[in-house]
Amino acid sequence: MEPRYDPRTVEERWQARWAERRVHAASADPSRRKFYCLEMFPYPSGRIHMGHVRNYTIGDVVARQRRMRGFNVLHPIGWDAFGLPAENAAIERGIHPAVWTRDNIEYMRGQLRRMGFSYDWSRELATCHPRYYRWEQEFFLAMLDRGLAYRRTSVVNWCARCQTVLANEQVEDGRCWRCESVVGKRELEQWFLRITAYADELLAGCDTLVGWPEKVLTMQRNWIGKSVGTDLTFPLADREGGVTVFTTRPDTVFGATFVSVAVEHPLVAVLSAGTPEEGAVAEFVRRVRAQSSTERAEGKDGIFVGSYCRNPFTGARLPIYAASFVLMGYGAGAVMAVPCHDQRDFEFARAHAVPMRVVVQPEDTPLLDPGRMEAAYVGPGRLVGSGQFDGLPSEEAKQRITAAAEAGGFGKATTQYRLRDWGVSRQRYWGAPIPVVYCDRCGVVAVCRSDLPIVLPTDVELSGTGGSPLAKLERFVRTTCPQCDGPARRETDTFDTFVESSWYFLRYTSPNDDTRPFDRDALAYWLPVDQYIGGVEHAVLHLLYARFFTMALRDLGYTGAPNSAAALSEPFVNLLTQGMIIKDGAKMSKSKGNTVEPDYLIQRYGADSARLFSIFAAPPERDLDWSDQGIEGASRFLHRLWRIVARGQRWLVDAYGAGAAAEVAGANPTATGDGAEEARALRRLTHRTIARVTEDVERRQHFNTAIAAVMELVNGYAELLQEMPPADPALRAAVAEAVARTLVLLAPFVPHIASELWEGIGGGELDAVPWPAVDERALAEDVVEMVVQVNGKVRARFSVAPDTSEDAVLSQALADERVQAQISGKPIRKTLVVPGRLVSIVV
RNA sequence: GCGAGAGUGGCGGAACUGGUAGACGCACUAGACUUAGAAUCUAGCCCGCUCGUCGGAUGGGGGUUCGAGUCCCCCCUCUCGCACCA
Repeated sequence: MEPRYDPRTVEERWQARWAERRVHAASADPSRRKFYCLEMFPYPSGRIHMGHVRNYTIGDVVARQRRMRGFNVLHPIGWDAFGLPAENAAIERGIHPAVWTRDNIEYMRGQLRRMGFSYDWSRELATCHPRYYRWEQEFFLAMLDRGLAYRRTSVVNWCARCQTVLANEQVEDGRCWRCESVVGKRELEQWFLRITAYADELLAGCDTLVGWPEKVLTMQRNWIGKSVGTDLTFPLADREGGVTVFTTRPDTVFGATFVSVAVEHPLVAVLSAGTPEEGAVAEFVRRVRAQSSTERAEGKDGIFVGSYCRNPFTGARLPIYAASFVLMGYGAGAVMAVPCHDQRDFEFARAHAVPMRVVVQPEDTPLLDPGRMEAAYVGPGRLVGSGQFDGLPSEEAKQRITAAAEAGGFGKATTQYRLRDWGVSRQRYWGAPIPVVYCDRCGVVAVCRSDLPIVLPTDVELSGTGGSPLAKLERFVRTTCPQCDGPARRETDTFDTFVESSWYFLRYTSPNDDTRPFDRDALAYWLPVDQYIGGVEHAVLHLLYARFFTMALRDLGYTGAPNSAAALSEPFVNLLTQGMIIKDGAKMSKSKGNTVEPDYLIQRYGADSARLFSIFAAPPERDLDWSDQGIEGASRFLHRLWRIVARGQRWLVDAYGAGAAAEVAGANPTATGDGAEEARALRRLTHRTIARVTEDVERRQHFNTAIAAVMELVNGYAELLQEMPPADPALRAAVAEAVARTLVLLAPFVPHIASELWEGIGGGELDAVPWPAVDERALAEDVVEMVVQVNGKVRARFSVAPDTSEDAVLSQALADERVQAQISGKPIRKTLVVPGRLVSIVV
């Protein structure tokens, strides 16, 4: 063994060996316990960044540790390879997206290998490959058959300069993220996936995902936004028809004094026609419709449309307003306004001098008076001024009033969701083609499954303007109708890239099967994912879409286990969302110019140091402050470990390789000899460390404290290795054991150096070594330190044998002169002994 | 505004079930080795003073308890998410 640690030679050697022997390849084996460890796959942007290093190191620690625990571990990697940056590169630098993507994947694959991640490379996939996306096209056709995919017009963000649709996240402060021109709205025919059909299951599932962070579940629940309420129809005054509103507070209907409708509501034009307000209303509608959603949110504008409706319960004439804050896309696009019991209505009523009626009185507080209220009362109470419903508590009133409306034919109980169906059409080139054609005679026609995949053509011109490049490619567009054989045009939109990432974790179980999307046996064996790890930025979209796909594919019959009733509904059992990397007080990013290049770290310090730092600096879910000194410290620890082990190598080989087990057994608590006590102390430390690291890695997932524990262990025996082997055989064995356990415990974190040193001390192949077990006997304490508190303050300490009786401990505490000084003759009011910890005395 | 999380030395962070606050690491200081430096090793390193097994200290204030970083109440600050969702 070299006296000096050279990360590069060590890491290259082990990486070559892992690749050559395929030690991390997994295959389904029903006789073994499985563990599916997955990190969110990367977008091949060109280079891995520190966020990847952290994410994938966390995953690799888990995967390697579970392997040592005897699990059959699936730890795959792949590429989320479709997306806009590839197209931008093509436009800016003239490189074809396919070439750009392929080159990036090749480079990044090398980087991941140089980090020593234990992936099963035989399962690597890239979503831009037809072998992958053909199945996605098939799923879409199946969804189309079941009505889970459909087409409708919708309003989209449109950049006139770029001639393209923008996703919401590509609109920054109302401007295009690329050309900074103001983003407009446009109506387009788009494909949608009916995720709303699963709203209830997605919501209910949140309660079963006990292995997910509460924060993520809360975000998902809010996003789904289930809201139980009532649709009520207010008849129009002076004409036929009515305006339907959605409310969660039917109990307050007697207090409604006006109705507000969205400016997009079809009734606005009808109701204002022929009234003196007509011109002003049209102007108002024009103004509000031109506003961005943020502008709308800031103003709380409204205008009387010139007509009235009637409260269906009281018959009162209520003015109808068009208001900027009412959303056409939610509920009925109209709301009944109850100023006394809704804060927004309260403010609006004050501003427009609309009357106010109190219809819910809180219990045990002074009666509400509309003229003196400073804010709406939104809490529960008993109904007043509500006719036959007076006196009812508000919850019961909701039921009764809804029932009355249903009986009267002007209302019904309904449930609203904030969740919208998922628009998956993108007017983009670098994505999976949507497999439908448009026939003049037959309309929208699905492509035959036998014609799949619809391959994305590569011979395209990418200019960056003028809409989808595919639309200009006649060879692609012109086709025949699968139904009538007449001329037809292909769909030229491609799928949102979130579609690919919604099922890749399923495909990893049989990535090379070209006859079917999934091998059902493999899927049944490996799924669900036991540990999923990724950035919290995907808390809603990706994770919700992936859950939806899992449910939909189940119902389409793709994932049901053969001969098993156990259907896969939730893909990820445990979720770990890691924090961001922070440098100089800001998120590490290219645009901030505060990045650290993983390549530089690997070259300068080695992959193990980079891994160690990213694990040690903070617990995984927290943000990690980058520190140049921090990685130095990680590197220093590994150099030190190497020196310590190298120094004792010769005798460690003898002690461990020859008959370590027997000798360690000889170092049990009953051993005698000059070094026996020291040996027992070291064994206690060794086994306490094993227990701590096991707990930290498996249950708490606080890898930073696991590393701290190992460092303490090394500090605990470093001095003993300064000189040549300890004379005492028990101590010698204990040191050998401590060193050996150190290397095994470090193996998941810094696998290269751990493997090299392990081989150096004669341990053989570290990959075959199981996770160490705790020797309970070694944990037994010779003495425990007790502290003595007098009136809550620590006043003395002393050591006793762990089995000392409480009485004996107490009298020893009382005998202590410092304790006596504190008591100073005052009567003792109370004493308390916590065995093994402390004595508390109150005077 | 609503929801979630966080606030502990010069810094990153420990303290898991209420029981010795500051593990581990970084930075810093002194010493050893060295012609010198780097590296390494040893020691010190929350604040204060009358230097003691002294007093104070976990954002601020109150409470429960023999005992509170940890539990309860009020307040402040920061981060993230949602943001007129009827």
